[in-house]
Amino acid sequence: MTTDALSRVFAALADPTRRDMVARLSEGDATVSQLAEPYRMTLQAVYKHLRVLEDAGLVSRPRGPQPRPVRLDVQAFDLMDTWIERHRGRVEQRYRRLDATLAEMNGDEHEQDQGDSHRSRPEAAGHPDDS
Amino acid sequence: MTTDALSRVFAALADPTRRDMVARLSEGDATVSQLAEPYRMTLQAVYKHLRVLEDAGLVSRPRGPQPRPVRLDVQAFDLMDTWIERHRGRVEQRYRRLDATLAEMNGDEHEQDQGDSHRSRPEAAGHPDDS
DNA sequence: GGTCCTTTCAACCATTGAGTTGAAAACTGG
DNA sequence: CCAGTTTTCAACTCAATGGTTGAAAGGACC
Repeated sequence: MTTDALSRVFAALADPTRRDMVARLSEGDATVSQLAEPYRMTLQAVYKHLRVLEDAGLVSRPRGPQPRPVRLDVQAFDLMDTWIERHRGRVEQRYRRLDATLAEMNGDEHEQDQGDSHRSRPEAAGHPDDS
Repeated sequence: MTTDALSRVFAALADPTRRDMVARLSEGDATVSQLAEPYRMTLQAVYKHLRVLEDAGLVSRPRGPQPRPVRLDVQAFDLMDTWIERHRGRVEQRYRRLDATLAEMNGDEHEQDQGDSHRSRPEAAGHPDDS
């Protein structure tokens, strides 16, 4: 279909089997039969899953000698990451503004933020500001 | 049905309409009719989408006076983030090791052999379980 | 109470997705 | 060339999903 890249990546990872494959591939390349071995499904089904991951750009299989290796393609993760961080960043920014407003309305001056409610996650870095 | 939380989150974001809703909610809370306004679909369809986002934990709608607001729930993002970062991290670690190995071999005149890829994988025979 | 808006429930349709079986290509290695 | 594995193509089943229509509850407010 005319599904965009981001949708394909998210959809690909929405399946536990596919996520497990990615998890195992993150430990090292593998052949398809090695990959398929733990699962109780047909080899063709595994190939189908692989096709989905490949179409999502999460995995590539370099042409070459017959047992073609399956390799995790890490840059597809960046697509998700930038999307996620962009919106998470916006929300947290709103939270911070809200907290500031509340603190201000509180009348008291420099009150330490006692709420763990809107804690931002560990590392935030700068926000790549894009549309 | 018995779909795990991570699958629900990824699946929820695999739909462009739902992603757009999240994007808009990251700018601020909204009522359902406000949310629905840009789309050419039924109000009921929007409620369905909202239900999916809610089941995924991406959105919550505090009980209260009738036009219940829709609020983005940021902690569901952490689920994805930790998953993504874990595996991305592993891959990049492998890359670094490979680079180190190549650099080391570069000093010698030995033939290059890049076949260290797949170590034995102690299987967990059976059902796909997330690591 | 009655009226209007918001929210949900139910049935239905069309399309996709995961998985299967079966068979055909392709590429090895004797 | 032959045997065996790897890869892919095709058709089918079955469940899930996005969307619809229609109707029923749930507040809110005069």
